[in-house]
Amino acid sequence: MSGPVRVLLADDHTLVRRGVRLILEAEPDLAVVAEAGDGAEAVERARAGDVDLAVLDIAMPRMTGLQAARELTRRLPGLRVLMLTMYDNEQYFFEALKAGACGYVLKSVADRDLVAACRAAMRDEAFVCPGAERALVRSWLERLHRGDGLPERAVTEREEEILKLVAEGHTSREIAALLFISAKTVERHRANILHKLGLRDRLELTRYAIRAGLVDP
Amino acid sequence: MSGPVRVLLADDHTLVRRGVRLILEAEPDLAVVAEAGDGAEAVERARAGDVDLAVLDIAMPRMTGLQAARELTRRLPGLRVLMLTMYDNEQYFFEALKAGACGYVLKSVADRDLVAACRAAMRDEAFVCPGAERALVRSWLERLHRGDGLPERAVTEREEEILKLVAEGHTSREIAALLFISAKTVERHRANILHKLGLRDRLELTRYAIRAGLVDP
DNA sequence: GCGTCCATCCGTGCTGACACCCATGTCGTC
DNA sequence: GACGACATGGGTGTCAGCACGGATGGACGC
Repeated sequence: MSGPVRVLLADDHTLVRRGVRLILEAEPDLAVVAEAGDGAEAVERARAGDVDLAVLDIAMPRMTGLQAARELTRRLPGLRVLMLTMYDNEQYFFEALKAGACGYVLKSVADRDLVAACRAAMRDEAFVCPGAERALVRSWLERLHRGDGLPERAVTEREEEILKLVAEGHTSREIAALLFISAKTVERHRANILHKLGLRDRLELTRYAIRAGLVDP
Repeated sequence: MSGPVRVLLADDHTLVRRGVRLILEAEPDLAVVAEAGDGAEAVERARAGDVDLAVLDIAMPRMTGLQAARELTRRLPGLRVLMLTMYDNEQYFFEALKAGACGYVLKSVADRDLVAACRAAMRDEAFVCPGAERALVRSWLERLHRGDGLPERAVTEREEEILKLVAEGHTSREIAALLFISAKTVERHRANILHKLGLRDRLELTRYAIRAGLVDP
């Protein structure tokens, strides 16, 4: 490719954007051509301008980085996506990969690792943080070996609808009233969701939904 | 004072430290002379070296920025402390003031606001973020007018301990076993927390804890 | 047409969450 | 010493969450 890699930077914290920008701009082969303060803005910018690589924070208002990643990889197949996050967390890691990200970088890493991740992404290589993240890769590979693939949790549309409402804190009765169905049906759906996703109760369901970017914290 | 202000920078995210350092170093009157990756390290560094101003993140391993602030302002009265955080949160704001911080800066602010906060701190002026933080100040002033003082919505240490465990999805019985106390006491604490924070149930508690950064999603 | 998936609904029973009442002992403060 | 804040414990009662069993009807594929 001719010229430097054009990077879109999305993080709701100005100071973090500023720092990352300064780090990336120090490299001659990387150029930050756009910034965004939330997920929705990131999608806009990426669709509007010419961008090769999107570096997305996970926790952002309006639309999370995971939602944005799903949106971007679906609409702009040529675009590479790198997740940059503070969460050293297995669930997020998997969600990020499923959302189409080709790298997962912790905010606690050194500058050169971030730069390395950007370059790896452009070479279409997966990049995962050194150190603590090793555990993630191991568990990931184990799953592949076991043939689990990515355990495709197929919740139906209706179930996802109820999932969101449950995760937002509504009781069965409230949801029933909202959807004009019986509270019993809501409970039945909820039970199916819990079973499909391997979750214990609505509290775990909530955390799952927040991680998956289905609802805001 | 002769020479630039000597700044100690504490944040567990290398990339954030890097960014803030670059921003501060661009100012001739500010010099970052030390960095720390957690609260305990921050206290060590501040006590060892000559530091005029400590810029502390709130969410850090080993010792939080709030604990570090309390420690530092007690042991080193000449030292100014500035909290730098992602939490636009009334609770933390009050906690920071009580801990002796003379400023509260969000990571979402612009560079110049951070610099302004550092300078204000050195002039012994209180600094609070523009924008969203106005609401905090208003609410604070209202409380002062009502004569509430700093009316402690604050949860106690023990309560915060239980808060985290509840938000992580543990039942009363599990928490009781973990802490070697009765399940009844856990329920009592949980009820007090819900009442103090104005929350409905453990699900809202979880979302609160996630927003406040007390637990990961 | 038959099977499968999905959405809808019901009953029963257990357990935990939550609200309300209560008391005890230990602090530190005034 | 009295008082308040805190942590500890108990009792009782209501309600929602969740597991388990069942049933119906509609859509879609083969």
